[in-house]
Amino acid sequence: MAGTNRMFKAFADETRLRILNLLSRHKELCVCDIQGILRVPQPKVSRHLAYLRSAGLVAVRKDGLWKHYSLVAADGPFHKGLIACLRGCFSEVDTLRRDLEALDKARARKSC
Amino acid sequence: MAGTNRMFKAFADETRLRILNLLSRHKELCVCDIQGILRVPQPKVSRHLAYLRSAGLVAVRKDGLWKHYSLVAADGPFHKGLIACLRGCFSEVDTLRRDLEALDKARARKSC
DNA sequence: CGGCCATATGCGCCTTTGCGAATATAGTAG
DNA sequence: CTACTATATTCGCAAAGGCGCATATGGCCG
Repeated sequence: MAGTNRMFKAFADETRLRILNLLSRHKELCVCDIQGILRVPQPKVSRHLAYLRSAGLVAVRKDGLWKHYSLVAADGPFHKGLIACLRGCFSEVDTLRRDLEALDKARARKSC
Repeated sequence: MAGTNRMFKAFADETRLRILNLLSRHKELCVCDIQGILRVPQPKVSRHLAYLRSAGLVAVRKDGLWKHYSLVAADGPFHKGLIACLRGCFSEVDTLRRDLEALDKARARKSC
């Protein structure tokens, strides 16, 4: 049961949902990108990313001083389904839509 | 954000997930049915059902002494997606599959 | 009426979770 | 080496959540 439950819990927090939402749009993001777009303190972003990593939802790629986070490719139908829910979320939740706009803007004027 | 978050939280508990799983298979169940199939104390079932109701996931139909619970028809793409996840869950989680078997058996020898 | 049934709720306890603030790590540059 | 940068972690705390147990509600039957 553990895995499934941990994934649902991962989605059951606003900050984590916002992070997942960003990653579902932009393949790779570093901590400072996320921090700048969501306007939340850096330790908060790091902690939630650690949670998402332990839930098997995101992966890290080290690049010198930076760490780039990305969504893990969904394997089972359950994981796939959850990721699909992200799309439904951002089309229904204002905060998530605004985050994506902020992401696009940040991407336009270059990243981190 | 509230609604989305509350639905995810509703899925992020083993007992609630098991209840939703049962309801996804059998249209209507009363509290004592669920209690008997999941083998959990009755107050626990009631409390989680109340949670699911407040999250907009289940509805109640009163029938004399009994209350029959059922899944609410999913309205948005997000809600639909979450319900679809239930299918992925039960095919990956042993507990849920066993619960469905117990449900079928209980249904065979009649309900509540 | 009184007693029983299915369900709901209140209470106290304990665990988990999220937070801000400070601090630690680790890589880079000068 | 020092200074700086990006990220991670620790700590103490407050709030939320889940539990068992006991009790309350509300409808049925004799």
